Amino acid sequence: MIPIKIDSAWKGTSDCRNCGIRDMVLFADLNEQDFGEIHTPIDDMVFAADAPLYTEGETAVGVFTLRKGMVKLVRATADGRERIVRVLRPGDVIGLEALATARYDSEAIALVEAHVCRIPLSVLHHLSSNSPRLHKRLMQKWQGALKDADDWLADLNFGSARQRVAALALKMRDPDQPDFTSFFARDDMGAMLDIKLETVSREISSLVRDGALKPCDKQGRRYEITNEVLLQRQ
Amino acid sequence: MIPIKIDSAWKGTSDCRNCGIRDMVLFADLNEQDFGEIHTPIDDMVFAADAPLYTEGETAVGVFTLRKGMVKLVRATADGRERIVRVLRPGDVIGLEALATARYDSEAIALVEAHVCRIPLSVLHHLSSNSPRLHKRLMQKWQGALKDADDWLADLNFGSARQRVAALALKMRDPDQPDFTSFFARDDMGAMLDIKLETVSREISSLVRDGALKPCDKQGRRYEITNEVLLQRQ
DNA sequence: CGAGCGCTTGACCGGCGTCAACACCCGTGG
DNA sequence: CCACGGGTGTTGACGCCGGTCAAGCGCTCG
Repeated sequence: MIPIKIDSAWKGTSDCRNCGIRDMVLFADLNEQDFGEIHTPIDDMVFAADAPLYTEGETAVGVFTLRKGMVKLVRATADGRERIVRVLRPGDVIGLEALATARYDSEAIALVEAHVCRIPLSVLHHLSSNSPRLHKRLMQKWQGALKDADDWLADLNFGSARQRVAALALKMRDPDQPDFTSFFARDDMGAMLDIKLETVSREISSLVRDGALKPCDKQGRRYEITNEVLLQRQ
Repeated sequence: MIPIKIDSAWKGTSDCRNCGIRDMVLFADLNEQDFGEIHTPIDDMVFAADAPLYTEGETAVGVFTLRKGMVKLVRATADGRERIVRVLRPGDVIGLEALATARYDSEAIALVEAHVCRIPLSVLHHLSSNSPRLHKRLMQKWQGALKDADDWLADLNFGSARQRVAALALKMRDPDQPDFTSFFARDDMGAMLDIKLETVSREISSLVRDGALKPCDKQGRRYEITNEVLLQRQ
């Protein structure tokens, strides 16, 4: 048994008022008074690629906000295989369910190095009843998570292998550079799309041959979208 | 074009205090004071099978609680086919997303005659900030919906056609009579599991032949689970 | 009693899974 | 600096599951 390298680091306490992505996250429209009500420090953390943020059923310490990187939500299926139910990206909240049950419903694993801040449950419970601004934001985050989940099912787990890979390419576009998209290890992509890794590889190669994608690196993680329309109508 | 029969009926105003399934729903632990804060009547409604409760993108009037029957949540996919993302059952809340956006993210259609009550958005907005009891319930409903969505993806849209049909049979067990389960029109089942209706039919027949299921009616809607273990390890 | 719809079953074929070989990248150690 | 080896991605051959097309059957309802 090879020991799993747990690789996470505490980077200090967050300064939420001056957070670079504050407008995307839970604390977007808190006022000075709201911030004054935060009595427990919010930790700034970094997780290495493949490091778990938490595991399924674990008792929750807090809820995470993803500032940089990507995180996969993994569930154990009945027959023991790994199923990736969603991939979270900057601005997303990780482990919202802990607010209702104090436990996590799935396992969260960093896909690449992930920068997060961890907000203690107590802070959120207190603020959600005392700040209508946070209350509203929280509702929006719940709605966003549910919509993401449904989208993931409707868009990525539907139709032929080619359609699924094309849909994933479109979903994983870089928000800042919409012509570029991020892929993952082929077996992870297989677990997202419910197809085998060889099929993933074949369909990517096929889309590259057809001029829809162009590889940007030699590891097969980053591609340029050279024909968006072609991808959309797969 | 065959006109769609809109078939819904208003059955009066709900008496939430004496609701038969109150312990399952949003108003479970409201007190007398909370009820006093409800200034808009809550409508009691019945929708016929195949009638839509609302459509995708529609401006929301309120949120529904399902008291009896089943409702499917349908999304349009990129290529125009129908995809069923979830089936809701008694106690579930329908259209929660309206609380955040005042619009519905999918279409809701009654699978069989459905009895619901419609709670106006204003009532929920008011109570969720004034009653910690509703606030907590609401959080639980969000968490439940998200878990359902992820479960649906992980359990039902994974593996072989046989596994999917078996998983659906187990998920649709009758809560009161766990040995019985409900199926749907074969094309609806196909849209839930992302397989074709002929394949659904074949796999059901096969499970019946193998002694895992036994048909209870001649329409193929109700089956007895005669070998639970066999279903689980498909 | 007949028409029509939905469920079932069969035959055939294509897409995807399986197994295997190979290429390539990268880290390690000589 | 190069040789080596493991891990990961790609590609090929082949077989099977499930999609497609079609026919037949049994309900239900007019």
